[in-house]
Amino acid sequence: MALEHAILVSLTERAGSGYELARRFDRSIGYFWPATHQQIYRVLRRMEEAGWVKHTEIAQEGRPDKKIYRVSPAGRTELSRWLAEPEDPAVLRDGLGVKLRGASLAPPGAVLREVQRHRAEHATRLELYRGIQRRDFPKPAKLNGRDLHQYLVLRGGIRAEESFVAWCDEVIDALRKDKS
Amino acid sequence: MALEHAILVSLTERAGSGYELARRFDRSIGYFWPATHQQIYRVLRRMEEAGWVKHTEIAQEGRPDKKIYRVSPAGRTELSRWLAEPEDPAVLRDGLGVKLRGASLAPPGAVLREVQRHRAEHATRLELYRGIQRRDFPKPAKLNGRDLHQYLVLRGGIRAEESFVAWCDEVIDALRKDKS
DNA sequence: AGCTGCAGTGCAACTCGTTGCATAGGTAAG
DNA sequence: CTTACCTATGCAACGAGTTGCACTGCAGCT
Repeated sequence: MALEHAILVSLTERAGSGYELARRFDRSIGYFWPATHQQIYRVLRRMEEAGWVKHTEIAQEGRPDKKIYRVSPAGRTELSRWLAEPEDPAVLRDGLGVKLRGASLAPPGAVLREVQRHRAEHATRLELYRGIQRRDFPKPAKLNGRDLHQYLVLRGGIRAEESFVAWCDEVIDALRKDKS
Repeated sequence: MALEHAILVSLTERAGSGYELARRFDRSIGYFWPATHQQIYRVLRRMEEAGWVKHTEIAQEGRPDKKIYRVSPAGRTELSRWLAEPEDPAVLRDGLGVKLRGASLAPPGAVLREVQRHRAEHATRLELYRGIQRRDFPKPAKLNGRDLHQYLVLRGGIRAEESFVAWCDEVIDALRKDKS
């Protein structure tokens, strides 16, 4: 599994609390590896038992104390080990494919409407990613190191959403023409 | 969740045993919704309790008896209900993105090699899908109804793999040029 | 004065999915 | 002759992920 490792990557970039990590997962990393605060808290505790991270408690005025987690040397070793280790490619798992396959068993037009809905949501997400690209990476040719890697991950998200939207369009077009 | 519904779709197309379903999931449907025999057996039992499927036991010579499952009227109702119900779009969850983001923390070249490996695997899968397309759907313009739907699902798989391969190429190219 | 939202951590219960193993006889290859 | 794989179903244990809830206190809106 990789939530541990996603957390290690994020904490190596910058130390932070479970809550902050959850925010980061809502924004950047979570676009490619979603996680809730529940999961993150639980995994952080497990990681601390394994010695991969250490926390320091920070008292705050007017709001709850927080625990800032930092990656330990053992955590860095583990991350490096995992990064070099081969992993099975992700499999695609999309309920929309299942619905499409069963479309003739549904009320007329129901699956078409669902595909249109998905198209809209993916188009919105695509616009979000493109906005990030324009704002954060206006000159991609000049990037290197860590910035380049972040840019390339974003490119993956953009490509995936583009391809999804194009597929939805193909499906919508074909379903509309189908008179059977 | 959708494994129940994926099974309903598959069993509506043709009745079959848990084992046969597992084979089908290894082949067609499972390209878009993977499942192991364990999961399938467990879910089939749950579905039978819910009254969505019924089985008849078939004795066989020289091999174990099998249970052929058929979709009941209640199952058809449930399937139709689910098909018309809106569902959240699938989120992308790919460990390779996490590795790429952490590439500068890995041994030099490790992540590049991993991307190349993934590229090869996705290219293989893409060729598999294209082979199915050539064999089973040589004249896509003439398709309608259930065949059309199956074709469109396959198109989704092809598009996803194409886009993945193209992304890997972009990443490989950029990582090679990066001297930092 | 009351509601919503944010920051911060956490428990409990649940579903979903994976892995390893067991049983049993058949067939095919070395 | 033995190893390995195919058909066929299943248990047990675990890990991953989701959902609902609880507590605290501040800030801002209505």
